[in-house]
Amino acid sequence: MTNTKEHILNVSLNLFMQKSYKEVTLKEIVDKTGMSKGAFYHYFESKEQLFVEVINFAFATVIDDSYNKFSKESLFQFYHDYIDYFINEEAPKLTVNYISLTFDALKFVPDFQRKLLKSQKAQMETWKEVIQEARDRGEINTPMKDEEIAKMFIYSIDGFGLHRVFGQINREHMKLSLLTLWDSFYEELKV
Amino acid sequence: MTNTKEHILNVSLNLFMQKSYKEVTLKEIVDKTGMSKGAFYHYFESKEQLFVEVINFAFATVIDDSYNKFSKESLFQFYHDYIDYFINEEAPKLTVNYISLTFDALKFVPDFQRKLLKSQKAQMETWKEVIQEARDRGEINTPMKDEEIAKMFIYSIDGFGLHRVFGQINREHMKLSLLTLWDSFYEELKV
DNA sequence: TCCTACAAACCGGATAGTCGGTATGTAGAT
DNA sequence: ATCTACATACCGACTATCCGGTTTGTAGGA
Repeated sequence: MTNTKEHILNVSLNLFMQKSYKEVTLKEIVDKTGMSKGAFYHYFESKEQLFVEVINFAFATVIDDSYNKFSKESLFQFYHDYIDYFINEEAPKLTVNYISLTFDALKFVPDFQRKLLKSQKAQMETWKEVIQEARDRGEINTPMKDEEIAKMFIYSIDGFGLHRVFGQINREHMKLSLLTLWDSFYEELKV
Repeated sequence: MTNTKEHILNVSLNLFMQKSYKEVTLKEIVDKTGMSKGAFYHYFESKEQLFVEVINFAFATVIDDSYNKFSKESLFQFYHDYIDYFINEEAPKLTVNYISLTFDALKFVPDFQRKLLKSQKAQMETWKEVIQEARDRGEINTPMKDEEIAKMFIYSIDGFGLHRVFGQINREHMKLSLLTLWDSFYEELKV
C-alpha cells in the first residue's frame, strides 16, 4: 500500500473517531492530510468507500480473538488477564466517539454486523470453555449454568464500559472497581 | 406553550430518533410539520437550540425514577418488575439511533451528562435498598456486598441492552433470555 | 512518450439561516 | 361601535456558504 493512502486512512480514522461520518468533511480530511482533493480521489472513489476502508483498517485487530491469548489455566487467571487487557487496550477506546464510530460502521459497512456478532459468539465460546474447565477442575461450584455465568461476565463488562463512557473515571479506579466486582462474583461462584 | 411549538418539538423528536442531529435537515422538519421556515424561526432561534429543547422535552420524563414504582416487597419481585418495564418501555427505544441520540445530547445539551449521572446514582441506590432489605429478610444469603450485587444487575442489563442493539432479537426471546439469566443469578444469591 | 501521483479550478446541489411582507388578533382611545 | 397602533403568527423567496464529487492540468520518473 502507498504511504500516502495509509496516511489518509490514519488521519481519517482520527477524524471519524472525533465526529460522526456526516460531520467529517472532505475538506477536513484534505486539509489535515495536507493533500488535495485530486490526491484523495486518486486513492478513494468516494467518502463512503474511504469510511468502509477506515473501518476495516481500524477493526481488523479489534474484532479478532485477542482474548484467546489469555491464560486458560483457571477462570481466576482468565478474568484477571481479561481485565488487564480491557483496561489497557479496550477501555481507552471506549468513548462516546468510538461507540458512535461503531454505530456508523453498522450503518455503512456491509458485513460489519455479521463480523461483530461472530466475534461476540467466539467470545462467548471462550468464556464457556474456561468456565466449564473451571467447574470440572472443582475451581467453582455453583448451580448457575456455564452460559449464564459467561453472560454475567460478558454483559457486566459491556455495561461497565457503557457506564464508564458517561462519567469520566480514571484508569486506576476503573481497574480496581472492575476487579472488586468480578472478584466478589467469583467468590460467590466458589461457594 | 403554543400548540405549534409543541407540534414542531414532537415532529423533530421523531426525526432525531431516526437520524443523527446532522442528518436531520431543516427542510425535513419544515416539510413534516407542514410549516414554513419563517414559522420555524419564529419559535426557535436555531437548529441547535431546537435540539436542546427537544432533548429536554424528551428526557424530562425518561430520566426520572420510574423504577421507584417497582414492587419492593422482595428482590425477586423487584427484578421481575424491572424486566417487564425494561422489555415494554426501555427496550423498544434501545436502538442504534436512540443511543446515538443520547450521544448527540451529551455533545450539545449542557447539563445532560450531570442529569444522566444523577439518574444512574438514583438507580443504584434503589437497587441497594432492595437488596439490603432482601438480605435482612433472609431472602438472599451471599458473601457478595450489596453494592456488588447491584452492580451485577445494573451492568448486566446495560450490557444486555447493548448486545441487543447489534443482533436483532425479538421481544419474547429477549424477555426469556433476561429472565433466565437473572433467575439463575438470583438462585445463586439464595445459596 | 507515457504513466503515476498529485494539484487546482470548478460544478451542481444542499444547507442553515435571513428578510420583506402579510394576515389575523387585540387593547385602548374616541 | 369603530378606528388606530401595535403584536403575534406565519409565509416563501433569497443568500452565502459548504458539500461531495469531477475535470483538467502538470511535474517528474520509467
